[in-house]
Amino acid sequence: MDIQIKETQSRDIPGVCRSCEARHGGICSALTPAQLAELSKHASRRKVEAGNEVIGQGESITSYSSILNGVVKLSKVMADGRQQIVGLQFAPDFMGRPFLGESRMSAEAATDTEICVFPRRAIERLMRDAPSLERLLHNQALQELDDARDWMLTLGRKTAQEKVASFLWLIANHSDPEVGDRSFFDLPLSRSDIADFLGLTIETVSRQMTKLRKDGVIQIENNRHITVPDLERLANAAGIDQ
Amino acid sequence: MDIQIKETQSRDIPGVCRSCEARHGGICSALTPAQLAELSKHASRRKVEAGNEVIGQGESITSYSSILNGVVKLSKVMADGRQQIVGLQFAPDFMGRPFLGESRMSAEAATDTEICVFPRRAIERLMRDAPSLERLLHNQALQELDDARDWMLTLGRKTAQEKVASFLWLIANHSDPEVGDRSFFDLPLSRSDIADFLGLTIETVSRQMTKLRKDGVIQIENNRHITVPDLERLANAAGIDQ
DNA sequence: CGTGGACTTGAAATTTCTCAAAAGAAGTGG
DNA sequence: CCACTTCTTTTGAGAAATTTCAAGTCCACG
Repeated sequence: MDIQIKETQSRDIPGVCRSCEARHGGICSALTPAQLAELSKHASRRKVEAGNEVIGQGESITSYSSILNGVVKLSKVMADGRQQIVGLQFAPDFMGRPFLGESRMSAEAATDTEICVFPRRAIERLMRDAPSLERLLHNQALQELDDARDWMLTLGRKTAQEKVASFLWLIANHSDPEVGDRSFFDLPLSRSDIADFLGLTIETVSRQMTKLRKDGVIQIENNRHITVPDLERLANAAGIDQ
Repeated sequence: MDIQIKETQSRDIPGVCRSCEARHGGICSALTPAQLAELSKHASRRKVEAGNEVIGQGESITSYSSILNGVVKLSKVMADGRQQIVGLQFAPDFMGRPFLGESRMSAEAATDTEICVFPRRAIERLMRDAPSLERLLHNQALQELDDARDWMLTLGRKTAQEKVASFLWLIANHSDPEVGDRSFFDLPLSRSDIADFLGLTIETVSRQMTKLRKDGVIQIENNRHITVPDLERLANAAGIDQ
């Protein structure tokens, strides 16, 4: 019986989706097999190399997408070139701004990334027909709003030291491998991106990383690989409660 | 015939709502007369004086509300007391965080404010039954997310001068009276609140206000009343494109 | 007319940035 | 496998912006 159910599901799930990393948790998890089948007809998988743009600030929105793996940075640029990263997106996040014709920021792959691209129309039709999809997107928007506001506190009120620790804390919490209080991960961003995320210069980021290393809060190998021996010490350094 | 329609509507619209400032544009605009009638049974109007809290950081959410008039500030506090205002809400915004048990920030009346309070259950039931309500709240969440991300650029990358000008620009754009390029309004926030919104100290805010005044970008009367003779000059000072 | 609160102004201290140079990685072609 | 180049990161020192601390002013209110 178990087997029979699996076979039935298997027949219902489109081939391309069957092995998809984002099928559970992403927007596809909010669809019925029939809806998923219909959507998958218009979907296409795309690789985006680190540094390549998915969509530019001010460009018109013709498609939405799901992140299958990798990290995408969302950023805003001022006329004179000053830049601020306003969010990071991880799998299985949905990317795109519903109900608006053009993008208010650019989305660029921070690491090599794979995304599943959907035509704008297909998503908008589904959003009308599947309340569970709208619910999921609404929830994601609220979660991103919470994250954005947390980051506003970081940008407005924390010291450079706390900012860098907050960034490491954020990445640590999006990286699975974690044993007890210990955690290790690769940074998805360069020093320059980290600076743009924290509202600092790369020199200040570098100095604060060095300081955290000398204080024993983190270990650094190869610039990008970080080990955190004690997550609570990192939280303290980040000015995070408890 | 025109009259007849009006009478019909009039009969359908609950008495308390008939004269409500927020009935158009707020969440009530997304409801059918029957839904509105049902909701109004559980709704209550409440005055909140400037400085009073509507909900505190970490408190459990037992109700949602609509702003009828006035300005509410949303803020986060760190353990050591550092504070950051993460958003301002104006009529007819909806206040509250759907799908979450407790508030991640405090909401406090910046000016004398009136709100219409709804029990949590009533809103959550309606959100299931009225897709147009969920759509409206989803839209507001996305708009707030856009605003939050715009503000992240302000917090992370602008100078003190640009920050203060950006704040004045924000308030100017939420105040109607505006003739040609000229605009005037009362600030809904004290210098101390402005500082907490901009990630500055009150002294820096004060100095930058003085500088904008001496440069002729704004006029100040009675500390709180601002006149902007030329909105474009203000936009320039705020580092806003065009 | 004095008091309290909000705001402004001044001067010194501190943090962060800027500019400059050095040190490490990573890739290239001989 | 070794120079060679390039790009990223680190480090240092002085400059600039913002904060801190300390008065001082303004205004509403009793």
